Amino acid sequence: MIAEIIINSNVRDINHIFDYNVPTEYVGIIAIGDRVLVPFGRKKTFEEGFVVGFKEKSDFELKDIAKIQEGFKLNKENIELAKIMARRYFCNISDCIHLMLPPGNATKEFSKRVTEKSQECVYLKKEEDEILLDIEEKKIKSEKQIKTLNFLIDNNGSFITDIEMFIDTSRAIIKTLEKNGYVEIVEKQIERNPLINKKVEKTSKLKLNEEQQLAFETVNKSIKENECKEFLLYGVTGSGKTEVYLQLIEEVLKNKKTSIMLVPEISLTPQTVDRFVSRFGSEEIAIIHSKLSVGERYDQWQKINNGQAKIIIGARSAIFAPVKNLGIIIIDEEHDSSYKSDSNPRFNAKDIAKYMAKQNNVPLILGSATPDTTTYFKAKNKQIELLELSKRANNAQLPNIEIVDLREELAKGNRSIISTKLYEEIENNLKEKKQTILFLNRRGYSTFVMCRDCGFIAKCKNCNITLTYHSKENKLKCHYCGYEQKNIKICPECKSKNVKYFGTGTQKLEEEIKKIFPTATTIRMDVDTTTKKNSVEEILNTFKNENIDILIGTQMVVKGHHFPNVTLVGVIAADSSLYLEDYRANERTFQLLTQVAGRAGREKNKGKVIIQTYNPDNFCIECSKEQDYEKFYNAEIVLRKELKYPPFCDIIVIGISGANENQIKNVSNLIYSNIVKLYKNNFSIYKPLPAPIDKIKNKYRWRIIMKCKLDNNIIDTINSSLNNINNTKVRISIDVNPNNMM
DNA sequence: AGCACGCCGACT
DNA sequence: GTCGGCGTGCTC
Repeated sequence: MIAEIIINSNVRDINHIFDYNVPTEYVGIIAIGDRVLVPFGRKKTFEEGFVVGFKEKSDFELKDIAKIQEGFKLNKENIELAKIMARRYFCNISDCIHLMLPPGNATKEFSKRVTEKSQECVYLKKEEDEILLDIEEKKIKSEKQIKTLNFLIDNNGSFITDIEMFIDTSRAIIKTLEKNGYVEIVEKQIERNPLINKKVEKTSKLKLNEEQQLAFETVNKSIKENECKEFLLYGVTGSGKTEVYLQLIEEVLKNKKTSIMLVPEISLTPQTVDRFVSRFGSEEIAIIHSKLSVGERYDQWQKINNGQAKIIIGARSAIFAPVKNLGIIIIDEEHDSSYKSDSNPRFNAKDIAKYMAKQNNVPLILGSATPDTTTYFKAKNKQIELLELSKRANNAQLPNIEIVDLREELAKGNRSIISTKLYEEIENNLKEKKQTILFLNRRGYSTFVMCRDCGFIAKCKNCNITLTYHSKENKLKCHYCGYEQKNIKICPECKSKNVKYFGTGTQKLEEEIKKIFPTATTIRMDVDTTTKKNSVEEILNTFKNENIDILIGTQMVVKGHHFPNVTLVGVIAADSSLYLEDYRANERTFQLLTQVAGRAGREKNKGKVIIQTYNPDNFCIECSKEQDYEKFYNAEIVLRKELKYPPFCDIIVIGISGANENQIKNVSNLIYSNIVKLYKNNFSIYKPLPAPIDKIKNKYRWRIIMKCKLDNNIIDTINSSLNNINNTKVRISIDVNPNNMM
């Protein structure tokens, strides 16, 4: 018996199936999805792999499988999906498999190696640090190792075969350390329930309005009939989409089935979770998102795997949770870009959800107030059933939206970033003790630093990017690679002292606001203030509970939270997302502005929104003023058709990067000519060119852009165009309809 | 990624 | 002679 094995490695050359002999003792036991250890090449240690198939004959001289690993096992369906994903997203099968494994096992920094010599030795390996835990002697060698161990304990994960074994091992080590007087370690209380602090009142069903009821019944019919059907729940802000989800989930629960609800990473806030916990209790809910520690994530994963959790709320990777008896998949805010991964595997959770819905014969609901243009196009063409919620629940009113033309402000001589109109409104709000949110999609202090005399612009050493000035640390930072340097006062080129800051980030905005309104209290929320766990929650709570006057922030402030006392939202520069070299720029701007507007006056107080822009005539800004999605869509879809953008075409970006620009250029040209040679059908491909940001972290970046429908033919063409590329110093990444075109 | 092989220059 | 530097190529 011969097993087909995928070696657990992210090297392109070995990303294919290897045949191994199954030793007689494993015949009849071994199954697809098993994790195995196999001898590989000349390596002294075993390599980990996954069984993906069986066969009777092989052209190679085969080695034996060394061991079948205990613990969690994947199934045939997992392997099948991983294979499909690897082909479709141009990545390794093993990377796809990792998405489905228990947390901790999937982290690459850590790996477990059982050496041939001694099964007693376990290596906990973290980059260069290696702790050799000799189970016999229970000895730890150095301070550095103790530090590493503490790190491991902090993360409560990443280990051996399962978490129990890790905890047992850690405890044993801790005891030994204490006994030998190495260090004093206070054993940490392992309390890892992210829902532990939820003390929420039980709520019951709300009465649905006519539209909600219709939507509910339509989907419920599919639930009852085990029908795979895709729905778009298109409902304006505040129309009660969540209540429809809740009641559908309740129906699924009645059938003893499990629901998956995906939400954008950033809106997976306590407020969202509360709503579900208060309806269903925390017992049956599992949550998955990136801010959980490995240990917490493991527990949530376990809760799903053992069938206790019947409702899974999570960010995009939650679609791979080990759900046993799937009943429905809901994707809330389906237009959100976080459903698409922009690192390998570059999957789109919406595609995966669709696949899973089909496999399990369950309905898939996509919900949004501003649907993705592609989704709405499909709904219009009856590929997706459209369910519409046009009425705002509890009669909340649309906010008043006003556009301020910044060109006129300049002409009037106002050089400040706050227009007269916005100034008046903020002042008024302060008087009335109402709260304000100011939105600016750019962090840091200023966007670039330039010498007024010679035109020198401070750039990152490693990337072709201007450095951003951060006033708090008085440093210039690169937002791409994290490079930092001291602020410059004197131009390094011409020694002039006339070095000035240009552009405005959230830090500068906060400073300006404090200058203009000295008595106002402010709080800032952006990547720089929210690195710590729970910090988003803390900032939002402070803003709400301490009645801070003004919240200043980036993207983060616009998603899903509501504050009853916020009546004014100011958009400092609506244009910032408009001129990105991106086919989705219009869509993004419209969605962002609509969402921002949704933050103002969700309750009885009628809200006001001030949008500052240099392009008041731009159609997406106009449409957002009128809050008219339909109008926006109708204009946008015409553009998309003309310019051959999704949904009419797919944009395939083949990125080639590496330290040697000549090599990059050669490889790019080779791939390009391969594709042109291989592919016969009509399609557009552009010659290799440097990317808009042509250097990041000292790696040069080139790319080939193709516009065509991503069908089997083109997938095969691209995959085989890489066959004769064996320069290991050149990295190739392929992204279809990427979030970021830079 | 490892790891060995092999070709060439430098050194006892 | 033979040690070692690194470019090349394979791993069932």
